[in-house]
Amino acid sequence: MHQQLAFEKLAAMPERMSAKRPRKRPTQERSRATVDAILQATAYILVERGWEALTTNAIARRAGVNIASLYQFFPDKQAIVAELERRHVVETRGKIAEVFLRHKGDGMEARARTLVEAGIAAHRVEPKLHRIFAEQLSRDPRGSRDPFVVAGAIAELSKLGLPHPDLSAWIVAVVSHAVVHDAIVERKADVESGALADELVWLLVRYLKRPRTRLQARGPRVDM
Amino acid sequence: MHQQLAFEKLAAMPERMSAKRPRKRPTQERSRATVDAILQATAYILVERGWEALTTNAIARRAGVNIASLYQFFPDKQAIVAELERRHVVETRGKIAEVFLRHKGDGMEARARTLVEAGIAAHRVEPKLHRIFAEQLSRDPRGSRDPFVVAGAIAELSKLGLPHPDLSAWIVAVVSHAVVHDAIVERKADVESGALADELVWLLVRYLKRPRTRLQARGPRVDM
Amino acid sequence: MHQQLAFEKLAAMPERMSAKRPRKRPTQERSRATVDAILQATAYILVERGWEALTTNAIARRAGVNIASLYQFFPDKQAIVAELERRHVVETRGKIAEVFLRHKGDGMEARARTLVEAGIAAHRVEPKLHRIFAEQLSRDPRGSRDPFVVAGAIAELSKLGLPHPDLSAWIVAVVSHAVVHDAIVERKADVESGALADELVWLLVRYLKRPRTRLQARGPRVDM
Amino acid sequence: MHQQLAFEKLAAMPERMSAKRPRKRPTQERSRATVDAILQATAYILVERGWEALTTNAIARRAGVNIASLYQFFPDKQAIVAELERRHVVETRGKIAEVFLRHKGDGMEARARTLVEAGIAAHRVEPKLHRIFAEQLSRDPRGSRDPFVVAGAIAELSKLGLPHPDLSAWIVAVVSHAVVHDAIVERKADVESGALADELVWLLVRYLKRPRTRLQARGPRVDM
DNA sequence: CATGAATGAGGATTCATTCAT
DNA sequence: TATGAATGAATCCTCATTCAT
Repeated sequence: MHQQLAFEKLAAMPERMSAKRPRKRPTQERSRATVDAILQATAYILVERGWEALTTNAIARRAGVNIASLYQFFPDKQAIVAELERRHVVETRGKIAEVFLRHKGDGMEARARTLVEAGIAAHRVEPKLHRIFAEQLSRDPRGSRDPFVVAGAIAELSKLGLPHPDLSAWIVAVVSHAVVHDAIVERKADVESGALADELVWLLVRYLKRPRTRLQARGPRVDM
Repeated sequence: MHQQLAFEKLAAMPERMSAKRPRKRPTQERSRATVDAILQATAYILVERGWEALTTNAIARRAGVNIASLYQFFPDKQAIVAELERRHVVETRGKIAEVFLRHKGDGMEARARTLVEAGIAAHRVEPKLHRIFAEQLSRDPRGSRDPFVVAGAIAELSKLGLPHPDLSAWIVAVVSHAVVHDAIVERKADVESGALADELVWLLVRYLKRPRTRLQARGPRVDM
Repeated sequence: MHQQLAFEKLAAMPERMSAKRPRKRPTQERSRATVDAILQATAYILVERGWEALTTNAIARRAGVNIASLYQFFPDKQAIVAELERRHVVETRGKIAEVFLRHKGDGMEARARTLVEAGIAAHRVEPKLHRIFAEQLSRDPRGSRDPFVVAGAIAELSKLGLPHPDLSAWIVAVVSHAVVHDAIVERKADVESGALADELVWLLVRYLKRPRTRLQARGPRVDM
Repeated sequence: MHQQLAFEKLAAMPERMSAKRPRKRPTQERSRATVDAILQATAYILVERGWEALTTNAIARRAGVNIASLYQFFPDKQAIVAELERRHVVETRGKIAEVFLRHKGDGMEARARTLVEAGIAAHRVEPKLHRIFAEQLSRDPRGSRDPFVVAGAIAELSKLGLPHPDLSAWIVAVVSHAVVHDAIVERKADVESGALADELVWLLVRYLKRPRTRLQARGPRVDM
């Protein structure tokens, strides 16, 4: 059932967001309100009814704005979505920066925890909207992992001991992102309780910190 | 024999969307050919040109079938996609089953390896199509992790030692799926060389097999 | 006053007719009727209300055809106009051919008369439509003189005696076309009475047949 | 002194739309600059991009004038075009007047040459703009021949000898206009060299000056 | 059954013009 | 007065789906 819906919505998903910029900078108070209304309406429709329902007319109607006004500020539909996303990314990055500023400690665990908590903070901004954009980017998944590329930093720490440092950095990014991304929606309680962060930190640290005695080779025997 | 059980459940798992079954059972040879042509055309368009280009007329044209004939076999567009997906899932499950049938050994590592390799095998079937459907399902991510729910089986083994067994099972599923899913596209070489599987197995085992001496609590001290 | 109207209509005139062909060949009787209805409606609107009023919706409405049907046979508006023009040109050429087939005699006068009468015949086909298309072509005036390029034939006859044979051929074409084209609308009576043809033939012959005794030079003294 | 009369009439011809002119005001300087900018922008767009691109917003943007200001000087789009045309006509007439003032001689050839050269001078003013307006007027072709109606003057001279004096006057106007109009674009070299004028004068004179010995009747035998 | 034709409902976008500060 | 913002009415065109032969 929801699948049908999901399909319907996906069908309307734009192939790629051709990062179009707004057409006109709103200079007056009045028009800034209009632009905001447009973006809010867009977010609302996207979240509540999905891509399928996101028509310029619907946006204008919900924003209480004339359709032509909408086109005075945005060259086309994509530009609206692009701007919404841009603002979302800015907010998200802000949250991440905050966490990093508060960061204390230098051990691998401390870093992992910072990373995980930054990720969670970022995903908390507007989880539903985030999810919508993530879907859209899933064609080029790297895009949606932006906040986690930092992850490489952790991996670097132990490069020496890792058999495939590059691959490991990639795995750290993918894993962190996937877990946080899905948990925000599916594991709210665990996110709030901190259990999720604990587990994820544990996972990362255990993955990266390997017993010195053995190098992993093909078909590794995993011993403790 | 957890895996076996898991596998059987998997095989018996009811197909979603059975409501949107084809309108008509293709009893004749020719009908079956027509249906196949339609589904192939659908897959082709989806893969080569995306959801946006998937119009019923395009499908009919590419399939060399009259648009009205198409509607004789499928009640609507969704049904076509649903059937294509159904077939894809069946094939995928077949691959998974194969791996599980070949499975040897009972240790946690062996099970993890089986799981990972099953996942990789499944993703190899038709990676592009798989990705398309995964996008579609990403709204309810559980859907796309079907092949990995089995993962719980591994976690169950060590339930006793884990502080959040349920959460851990979930994490195993999410992590396995995400890594395999993205690696198929982004890390082809590592997938082929086996390095990816090795790393992922290592990650899972290390995550699950914990030193008995300490229970993880909030803000765990991670020791080796 | 009429100027305003003319302006309005011109504003809607398509920049250039990108000679698009129909999208689909109507194979059944029914659809041929549809296509004809569309073209007739187009001609009607063009003649009665001008370019301004020529919208695809108006065409469909007047043709008693669904707008989508229209687009099943023509890829866009231009294609409709192009097809209408194509048919008009075919008809026109037919008329010209008829006259040439009936043509008798070899002297310059005979040829001039044939030319003039062919032109008149051509312009009689659907004078208003012709005018509409001529306007459209006036950006590249050569286009609208097609039926008269033949005119060169006359000029060739006396090439030897003419100071600027090439220019003269061009003048003959321009003059013949302009006179006939405008007369059809502005001088109906003279066209019907034959006076126009007589005068034009006279003009052409007198222009081309020059007294041998003198060559024209710059600032020619024209004597009789 | 027919030409003189004709010229005087021409010069005195009332300008259309003079009613829409703003009256003198303290702010006149600036207003005039604005109006000029608007008209220049209009001409520019018309010439460079055609009617289709001529939108009020485009005009305002190119003129560096606010769209609302534009509507303070002109009641609507048509008025802008009308004013531009009015100014163009005024300029054109000026050029014609100049030629007529320089005119010497009374023979038919002299008059014909004056006419032709006046026409060429007029068409040289702003050929592209001229063409644009001519297209617009081609619906009622008389409009575009204004500068040549004077031509009747020549025909009048020889009324006695012509079988269809009125028709002949019309033909002279049509022919002169068409040849000059098209030559400006298609025969630049011949226009510059003077060959075109020579040929056209020759054509007109030969057309009008007929051998006394015979009256043209229907189906005239054209002798030299 | 197969096929060409038909269709209603809507979607993105533009334009001439007016409002309100 | 000058300016940014606003607007209603159109326009071209597409799509999923059904009809009629």
